[in-house]
Amino acid sequence: MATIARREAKRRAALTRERILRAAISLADRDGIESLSMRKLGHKLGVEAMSLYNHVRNKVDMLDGMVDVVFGEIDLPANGIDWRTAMRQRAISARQALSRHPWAIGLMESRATPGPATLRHHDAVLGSLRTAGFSVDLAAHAYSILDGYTYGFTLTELTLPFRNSEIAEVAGNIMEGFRPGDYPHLAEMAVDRAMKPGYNYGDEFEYGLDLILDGIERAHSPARRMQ
Amino acid sequence: MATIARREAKRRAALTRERILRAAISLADRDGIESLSMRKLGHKLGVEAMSLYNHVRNKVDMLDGMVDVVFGEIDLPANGIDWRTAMRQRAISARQALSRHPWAIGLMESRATPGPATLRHHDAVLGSLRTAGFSVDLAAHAYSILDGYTYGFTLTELTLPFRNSEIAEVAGNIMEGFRPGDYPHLAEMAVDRAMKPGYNYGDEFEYGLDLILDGIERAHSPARRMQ
DNA sequence: ACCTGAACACCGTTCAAGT
DNA sequence: ACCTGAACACCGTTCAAGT
Repeated sequence: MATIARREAKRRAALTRERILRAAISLADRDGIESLSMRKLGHKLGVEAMSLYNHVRNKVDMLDGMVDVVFGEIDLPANGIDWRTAMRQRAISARQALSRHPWAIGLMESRATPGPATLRHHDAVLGSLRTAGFSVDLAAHAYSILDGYTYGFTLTELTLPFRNSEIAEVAGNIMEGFRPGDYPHLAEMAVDRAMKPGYNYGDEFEYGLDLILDGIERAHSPARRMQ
Repeated sequence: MATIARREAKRRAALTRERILRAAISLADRDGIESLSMRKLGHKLGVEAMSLYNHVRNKVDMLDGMVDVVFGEIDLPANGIDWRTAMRQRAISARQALSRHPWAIGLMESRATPGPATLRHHDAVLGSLRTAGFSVDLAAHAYSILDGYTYGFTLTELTLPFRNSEIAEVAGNIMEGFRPGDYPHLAEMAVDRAMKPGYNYGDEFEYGLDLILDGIERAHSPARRMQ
């Protein structure tokens, strides 16, 4: 009977690269990337680890594929809306996708070969800026700043010693454990902001995003600056 | 004789957490973080892997320590200079430190417990801004943007499919391999910029940094804006 | 107090063998 | 064409034993 069940499971969904990537992503989301092994992944898919190698070159190739899937989840800039709205939406969408899959940003560092979804995304963003009349140079500047800020903010957010939920723990971390006055400005920041009810570090993201968009707008159309 | 050599090597430098972290960093710099193992590290230090556990709680603790050493390499903002120069210098210094140790930025994602050098650094940056008259809120905004941009830019730079050296390879990657017109804007960018002699993506960093510093300055002293 | 050898429970990956 | 079992060369970490 076990055999029949196995066979049915197999017929229900044949092993494909696509299915492997989805399963790997959901394992990484749940348990963290460092505990993702080919053996556990095989087990989740009802298959021996070695079967995965028929659809994936090796683990590095699989990790490349996973990162590319995450990039595919980022909204492409919509057509026909102004560049500022398009860039704002895509930055927010990128932060959401990277937050859903926190391991992705740590993996980017070692990924040298971008996948098709990643390339398509970059191409669409550059296209949106060029269509809006940005020079090649200014489009490169703008993309570089926006991308850098978006990734970096998300990375910082993940690194934060406090998650938004446990405010009491913040107090614990910052105020106790150290000699009082060791880190006075961090302490001040914690008391004044992080410990206030309703505090959410994520809110900081749009402040910085708008400051950067202001700067880009100024560089793009200096004539209309400070209108 | 081998015994005598071993014993001398041992007397020359006793095993300490400090020495272990330095050796681990230099191995990671040379061979990449994914090939850093306790066994190889022990071998480099002329010791069995298990000896390391007398000075380091476990591998995660060691990785925490390595990241903190990298943070310690970032210049603290100097006293007595204006905030803008101080912030500019520290951003440039941070990018340099993270470029020297490319694995560090990929490791940050999973580090929940910042070390003393990291905390001291954050405290000094906030202190510099507060001394310059920034409100707690604006100091938080400013730090969040500058930090995010600095990490994110460095991460993007590491991820780039082309390293500055091999311009011919860029052409290969972007132009060949894909159907022509698949990624037209990436192709345009490659031809117009990346393939030009003397191109260096790193130059982009200061453009964005100054744009952000302009924005912060405007928020800090709106009276003197666009002076 | 520090170092070690053997051992345990894992890894990624290969390869020949099965269907 | 796809899956598997056994095997290889690794891992991080523990623990009792040495000095």
